[in-house]
Amino acid sequence: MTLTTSTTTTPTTPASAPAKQQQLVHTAFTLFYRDSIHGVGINQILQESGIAKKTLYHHFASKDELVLAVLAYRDEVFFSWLQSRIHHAATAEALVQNWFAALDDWFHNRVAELQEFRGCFFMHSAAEFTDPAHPVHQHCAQHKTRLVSMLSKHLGQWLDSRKAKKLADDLCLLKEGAIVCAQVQGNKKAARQAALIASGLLRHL
Amino acid sequence: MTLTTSTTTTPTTPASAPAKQQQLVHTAFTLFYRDSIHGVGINQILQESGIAKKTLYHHFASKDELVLAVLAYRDEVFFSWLQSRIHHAATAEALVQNWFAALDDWFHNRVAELQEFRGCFFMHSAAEFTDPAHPVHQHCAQHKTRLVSMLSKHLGQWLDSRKAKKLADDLCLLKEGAIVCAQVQGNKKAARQAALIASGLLRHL
DNA sequence: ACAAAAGTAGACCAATCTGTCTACTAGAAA
DNA sequence: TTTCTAGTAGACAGATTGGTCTACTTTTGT
Repeated sequence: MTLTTSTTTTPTTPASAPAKQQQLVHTAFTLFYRDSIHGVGINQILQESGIAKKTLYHHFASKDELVLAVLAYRDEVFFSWLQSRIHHAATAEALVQNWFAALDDWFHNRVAELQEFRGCFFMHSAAEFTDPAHPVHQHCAQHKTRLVSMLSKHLGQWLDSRKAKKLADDLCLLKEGAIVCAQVQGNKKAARQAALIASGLLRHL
Repeated sequence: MTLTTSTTTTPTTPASAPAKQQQLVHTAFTLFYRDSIHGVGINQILQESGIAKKTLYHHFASKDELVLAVLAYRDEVFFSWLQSRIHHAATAEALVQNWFAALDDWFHNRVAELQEFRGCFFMHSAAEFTDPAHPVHQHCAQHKTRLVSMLSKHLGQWLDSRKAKKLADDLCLLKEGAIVCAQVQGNKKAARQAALIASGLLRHL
């Protein structure tokens, strides 16, 4: 861990300690999301955030470690947001509606904490690190797996687990498709298009 | 490498004036597809292809122009392949089956001309150049638009144009979703999963 | 009061980046 | 023959890369 409490009885370092660290991660995410990981240099992140190079290397051993921290940060933000958008649904139908309504909001930049829509950061990162064994790629795969199981668990309230898992897989496939269409072609209606396909799925459970 | 030039003395076959140019594009694509555009340097392409730097800059004014040529090359290869897989379908149902069977073959590396499956090159490139006005991004969007209209035209044989367009859009969304699932999570069954969703679409035209 | 942690600025390093340039060779066309 | 095109090898330039390092300041807990 980074926050090593000095010696024995010293209390944890104050809340301001990880402030710069967080700022670094936030700035790095913004730049990576816009110009890709390979396309952004350390110096650019430093300049944008106004933080000294020594400070960066004090918190992160290398650019790779910063990248991993950025992935963890985005994972947390995105997952929490999406979960909050579906967790109070009362039926499977409502959950599906909420799922795509959330995507629609994202595509139309109505979700401040996700920043301007530019597609899925994990998809992009996995494309930059194609080796499935690479930590970055694995983190991306894990993010998507985590979403499926979260969704599957929710759907399990109303469906048997086999059907819940299958529907969750399908909803995620539709989500990925909608994201790509929205990003590459600028087709902002993709979320509603995917929702229509999904409603067909629900009618034949 | 596949096309090993016989390096006896000096090949330079007469009619193969653009031979080196093609080789450059082919090598660049392989590297870009594996390590992303920003992640691959000119020198790496030169070394891998065994071609001199002067020759590259004789054919292409800059790396950007090489990138554009690579996109055009992949566009042609991918489009022709996909078209050849669906153009002889006798019904809309058969076309849809062929569409996803083709994707399934791709995911399982049964299509030599597409190289080892690593997701959609256009998706990845659009992620590296997020500005929609950038030539690279536009080329990527155009590729996808071209696929939709090709598909839509084929479906027009059996459906009225409104329905054909809508189904083509849906099939492309499902295709993108399947590609992402197959690439990021290594879920090679995604093509068949998407095919099942699509068959539901056909039942309710 | 004092020591440690966290921060700053920025020089510096080796490697790599895109792109230019000189000097030369081979083949084709006039 | 002469000229043009396509090609070779590789030195070179200027900027940028990720990363290290020294010297100094600020903040903070004991």
